[in-house]
Amino acid sequence: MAETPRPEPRYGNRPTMKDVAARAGVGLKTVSRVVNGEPGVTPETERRVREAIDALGFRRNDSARVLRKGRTATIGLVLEDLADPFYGQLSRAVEEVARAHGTLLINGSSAEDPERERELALALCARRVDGLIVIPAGDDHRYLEPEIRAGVATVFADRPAGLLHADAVLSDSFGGAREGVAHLVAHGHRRIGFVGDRPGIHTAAERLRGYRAAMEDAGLPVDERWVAPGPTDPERVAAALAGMLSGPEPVTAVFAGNNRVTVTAVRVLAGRTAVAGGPPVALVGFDDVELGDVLGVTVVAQDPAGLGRTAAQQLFRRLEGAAEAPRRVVIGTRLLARGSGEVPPSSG
Amino acid sequence: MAETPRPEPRYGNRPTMKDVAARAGVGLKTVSRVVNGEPGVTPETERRVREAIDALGFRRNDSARVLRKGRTATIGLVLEDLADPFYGQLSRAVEEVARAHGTLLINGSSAEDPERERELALALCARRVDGLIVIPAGDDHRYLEPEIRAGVATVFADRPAGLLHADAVLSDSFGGAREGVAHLVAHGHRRIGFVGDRPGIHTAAERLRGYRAAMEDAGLPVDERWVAPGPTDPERVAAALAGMLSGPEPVTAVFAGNNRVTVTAVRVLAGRTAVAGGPPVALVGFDDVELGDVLGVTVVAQDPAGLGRTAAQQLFRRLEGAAEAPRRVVIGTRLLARGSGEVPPSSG
DNA sequence: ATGAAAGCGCTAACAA
DNA sequence: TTGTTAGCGCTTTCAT
Repeated sequence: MAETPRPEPRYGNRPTMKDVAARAGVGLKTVSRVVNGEPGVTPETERRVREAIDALGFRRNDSARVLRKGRTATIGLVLEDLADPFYGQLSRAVEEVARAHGTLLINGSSAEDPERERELALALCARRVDGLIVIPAGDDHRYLEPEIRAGVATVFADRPAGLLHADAVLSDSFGGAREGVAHLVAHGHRRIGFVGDRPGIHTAAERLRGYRAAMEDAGLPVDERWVAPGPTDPERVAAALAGMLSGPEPVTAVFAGNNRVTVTAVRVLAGRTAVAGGPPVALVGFDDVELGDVLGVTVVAQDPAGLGRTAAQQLFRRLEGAAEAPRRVVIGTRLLARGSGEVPPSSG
Repeated sequence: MAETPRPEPRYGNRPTMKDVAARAGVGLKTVSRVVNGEPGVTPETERRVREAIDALGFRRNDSARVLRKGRTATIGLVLEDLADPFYGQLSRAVEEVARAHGTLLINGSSAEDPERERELALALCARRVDGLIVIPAGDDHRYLEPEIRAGVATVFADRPAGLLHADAVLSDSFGGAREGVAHLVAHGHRRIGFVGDRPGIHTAAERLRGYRAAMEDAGLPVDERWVAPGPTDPERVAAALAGMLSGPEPVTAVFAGNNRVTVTAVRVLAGRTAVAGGPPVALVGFDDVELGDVLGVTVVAQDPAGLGRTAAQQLFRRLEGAAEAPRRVVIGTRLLARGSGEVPPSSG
């Protein structure tokens, strides 16, 4: 039984603290002290250890450290689609807060699929992220109960948790939509369409509710042919718009329920007016879009970065031990009048 | 029957395989078999184990597993800014490839700061990511040499590595810019400005080189007052544009070196024409922008998703053992003529 | 089919 | 100031 053999080089044959210790002629713990900047090492010893570290190309294995310390200094963010600028901004804001806390962020896109959301969230839990921010795709989050009980701090963002009492940071979808539709009413519109996301999505339902409230506030009837919740792919949105813009009593204004709907609506309405010479249709969108200012698109702007920052701050508050009851933070929206929402109705 | 005492609850008191084994009345290894779907467990035993798992809310600790197995099933992506739609799309494409390989992705934004890029990349190495995709902020990547030697597969995307021989997946910045500027020349422009990113950035330098090549191809002189590389913040870009659009011999067309420059240029030029009633200025931008089609912005489009997908595929090829020499893949660009690049020069 | 023991690379607790 | 020992929770190996 000679020296310990290393039959299976792991991590592509990386040196360990033990290797560094052997090379520097010191004990394992001394290396650990140097690597972690702990006190109690003479400058001369430290020098030798550092020399060995450089010579060997040693880098501490955080997996082992995590196993011992019980904290990964990592949080997870489950969102819908990182390629959507809204979530990109939100994620970036979360990252900044995490960075300020010496923490890394693992993102995962659910692609709006509840099963994929669940898989992702649980995979992150298996990696023992310290905390989790979830932008729900599904509406039943009881699968997270054991995780939360086991100590994974969890904050929901953009949409609340389903069947679970947990922290949530949301935009004021109801109020924002109500304000946006009221804006159209104030400019003389009486037949206003609503194109939004699938009604199973909390924010979509809230915005639809805001639309109905504004119409009712104004004493205006809602023809159900004007209301088109559903997927936000361009084809569906274009078809929905075509439907409510045709017939004997077409809408004179449209409220778009999110940024993707708005983008498609801008395309469709611009095409109608330019190519077909149709009458201009007023448009207000929920959520801002890039170059919306240049295009003159009136929107109810959310603050994606604020949403992400607030959610992350709440998460770290929990990680630092805050034990108050779950709370819901609602972030206000701002109506930005840029032209498209101030077009008067084109006909009786 | 005394319960197993757990003096120091880690991970917020999570049950371990040992706990599950005790509760199910089986050995530790049997639990491991069930959890990992290994054969050699009778259905009855498996049932009891699963029961214990559910009752306890057990979830395997992947940190411990990683320590033993040597693979984290995680890759890292260091990019510039996740809030930039270009990188959002790139990251999303990387994520999809990773997902197909059962791998998670950790993103980090360098904010175009070389030191922060280095910190991030090394932090990811300390967590023993299996591989790394880096979009360089700095121009010296020798700090990654020990990591690569130790087995961290590394692929550079969007920009090549500095002072390091490694895989890289790039857009054809030189060719794309040359084509875009030639397009302006073909529409009669002779005084063409260039507003791009800082020349230290490889892609920015390449695009500037493409601009000069196209001018030379056409036998046109370049007045250095028309060339404005630098930071891409709106103020700098607006000032640069103002400079080259004034004076006795103003430019009649502008080539914008990336999406942020293009967005600002669209704003500035739209404002000039609308408010000041100035003559229209032609514009071609490198990289597409959202709603660029509606606005009629002519661009040289890159394929950010293709860039990310290709880089990720190359990374997994390496992880699966491909040992060929480092290779460079160049992805072509496409000129999308939409109006702004086809405006003729407004005056002699 | 099942389980006991060793050990992955590190840190905490305690000796020297 | 420095080193030794015992795990963290899991997989691997080898016995039963």
